[in-house]
Amino acid sequence: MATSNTGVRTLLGSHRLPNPVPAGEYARCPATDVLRRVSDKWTLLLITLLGQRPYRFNELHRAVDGISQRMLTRTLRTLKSDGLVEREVFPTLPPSVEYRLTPLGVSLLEPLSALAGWAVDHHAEIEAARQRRT
Amino acid sequence: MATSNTGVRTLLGSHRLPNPVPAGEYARCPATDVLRRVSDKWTLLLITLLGQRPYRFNELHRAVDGISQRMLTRTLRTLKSDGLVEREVFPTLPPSVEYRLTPLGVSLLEPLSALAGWAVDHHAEIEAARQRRT
DNA sequence: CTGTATCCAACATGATACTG
DNA sequence: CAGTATCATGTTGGATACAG
Repeated sequence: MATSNTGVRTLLGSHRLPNPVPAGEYARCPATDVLRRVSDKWTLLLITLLGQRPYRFNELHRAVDGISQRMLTRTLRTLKSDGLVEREVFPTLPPSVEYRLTPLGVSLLEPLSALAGWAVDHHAEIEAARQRRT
Repeated sequence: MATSNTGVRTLLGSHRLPNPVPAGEYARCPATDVLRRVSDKWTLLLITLLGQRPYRFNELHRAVDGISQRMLTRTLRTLKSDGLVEREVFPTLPPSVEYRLTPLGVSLLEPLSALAGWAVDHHAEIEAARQRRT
């Protein structure tokens, strides 16, 4: 019971899938939900940066070459509303805002790094497969 | 040297990020590449199913409620060209085609399951954070 | 400094019809 | 059975200008 069955709703979380996988359930599958959230263009990089230390808005803007102001704001807002990042405003003049990982965000770092590690270890094989066209 | 520095190109694979993160490098970051590939709408589910046993095309179509023929084909083709899935044609009449995970695909299963497990364990917290609006 | 508002192009996905 | 072709739609992300 270390890993108890949390029910069919978890789908990809368990190793026992119903067959067929119900469309309505899959749409709310936690694993898919989290994976899709975390894999938009800038999220992984921002989480990784914030995993090192807190950053201010423009500091992130400078650190992440190529990100638009719009996407930086949008991505941070999403991370905050998901509870992975917290935002603290210092009422200085001009204002400064600091972003940091929440404990939930920190806990995500480990499985995310594991996947990143797999990617690094096996990217050459994937590249090779892609070369083999078709 | 168990985990040697594979260079700045790996970016998210190491825990030492350059600052600023170069735009051109990030675009080819293995971790981001893999994450984005694996997180499209059906890939995670298909990999999980194929992690249990080989499937035939229409068998997958029946197993995955809601997927269109077009997306099933497209997703399997992408998985194949990335070397995660292999496709075997049996020249019967009518033809039958079997899909199975390659060893590379199998090796992906572990870190992917770990992330899925995190999602299951923490999805309630994410949901709660979302309820708190803003 | 830390954003918001608008507009737009590219891409992902779905619906439907057709094929060897 | 195992696809391909075409068209329609929604979503993502970027450029630019403006604001407290």
